[in-house]
Amino acid sequence: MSATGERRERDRAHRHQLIITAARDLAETEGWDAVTTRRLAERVEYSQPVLYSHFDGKDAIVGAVALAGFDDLATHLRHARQSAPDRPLRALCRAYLGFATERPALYQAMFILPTDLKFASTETPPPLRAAFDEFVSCFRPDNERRELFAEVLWSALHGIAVLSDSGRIPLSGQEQRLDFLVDRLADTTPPMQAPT
Amino acid sequence: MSATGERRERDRAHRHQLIITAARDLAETEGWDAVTTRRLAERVEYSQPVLYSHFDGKDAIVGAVALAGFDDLATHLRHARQSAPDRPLRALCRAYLGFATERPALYQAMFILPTDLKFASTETPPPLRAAFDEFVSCFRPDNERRELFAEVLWSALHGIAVLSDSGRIPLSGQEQRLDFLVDRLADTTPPMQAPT
DNA sequence: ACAGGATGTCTAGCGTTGCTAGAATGCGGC
DNA sequence: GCCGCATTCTAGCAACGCTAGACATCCTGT
Repeated sequence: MSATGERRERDRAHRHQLIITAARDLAETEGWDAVTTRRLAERVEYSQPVLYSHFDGKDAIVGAVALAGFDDLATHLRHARQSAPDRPLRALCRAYLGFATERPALYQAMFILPTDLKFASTETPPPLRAAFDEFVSCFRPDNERRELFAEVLWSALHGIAVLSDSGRIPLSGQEQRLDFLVDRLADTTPPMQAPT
Repeated sequence: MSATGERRERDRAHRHQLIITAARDLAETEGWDAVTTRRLAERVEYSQPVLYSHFDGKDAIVGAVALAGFDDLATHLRHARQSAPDRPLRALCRAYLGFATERPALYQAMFILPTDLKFASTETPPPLRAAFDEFVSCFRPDNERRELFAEVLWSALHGIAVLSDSGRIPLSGQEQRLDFLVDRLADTTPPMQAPT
């Protein structure tokens, strides 16, 4: 491959990223409804068909934004967990809800809008796996069901995030809900399986 | 009011309901993307503008479907709870997840698609309140925080429902997740507040 | 019974959407 | 310098939610 060919490839990759960040910025300032192919093309200062030479369609662009979001989320959760070694679970939960409320558009792309991303399979992109592993890391390695714990914890947090974001539960009791959830889902205490 | 006027009013109410059920059926068989004003008008055998004489717009139609869905959900949950008096919480959770997986389109209208429904306020429609009260009823009346419990339980179930529906967590472990959740969130045991 | 008015319904069309075919442009290699 | 290929743009399609104005229908008052 020639040198100029490499440069063109770099430019192309750069523009690829430009489209993704432009879509994210536009969504975060004006909502995903405002992210049309025309407005997005105008933002990156190219015509519409250029978008389709980089992505299969609008959904694929949203998916790319979501994928990048999982990288953000994973590092966000990791930092929170590591900065509070004594109570990693609580710190992670708080960070998760913070991420969802502070970046609602990005969160929507990741969890609500239709996307082609493959979850929980062999072809799951690494950023998704990394984010999920942050949840798993909140439980003790000797807990054989920590993946299950992580799934339920994640689900509960997602439910709280999305229901409060859409106004279906009030924002006022958020802190108490978080406290309650952490209390109930932590595995810090030994099994103590009550026979009931 | 004249007799014929009453008849016209009845016809109108009948058609109102016809639009709602047509929208729901179309969504349940082909998904909400297929519910366009044109196709819906064709289904009810009227022209498009008729829809707008009954509803403010497409979102309002979705909202009407959602509102009717809350009636369905409330009775569904109540029956499940009453048919298993010994373990109402578990029965309700199972029924909730069953509702979400068996009627995904209706569930989407209720919880995911944009809607004008007012939740958790003084003007909350009775069906919504009734459905939520089913959650509250799973906890003991002397539990001062049963509303909080209900909110978190609902959120967790919603999270599980939506994440598994969109393939973000596998369907395989659903039963175990449900068991785990019920175990952790039940208030059957007395306070036993551990000081930690 | 019949004209006039109000009510209800439809046809036709506007602006916008995601997406694409074919023309026009510009670059690299000989 | 010129040809050939890749890239980019202009222009347009079908479908979307929604609405204005024409048309038809029914009720009412004389």
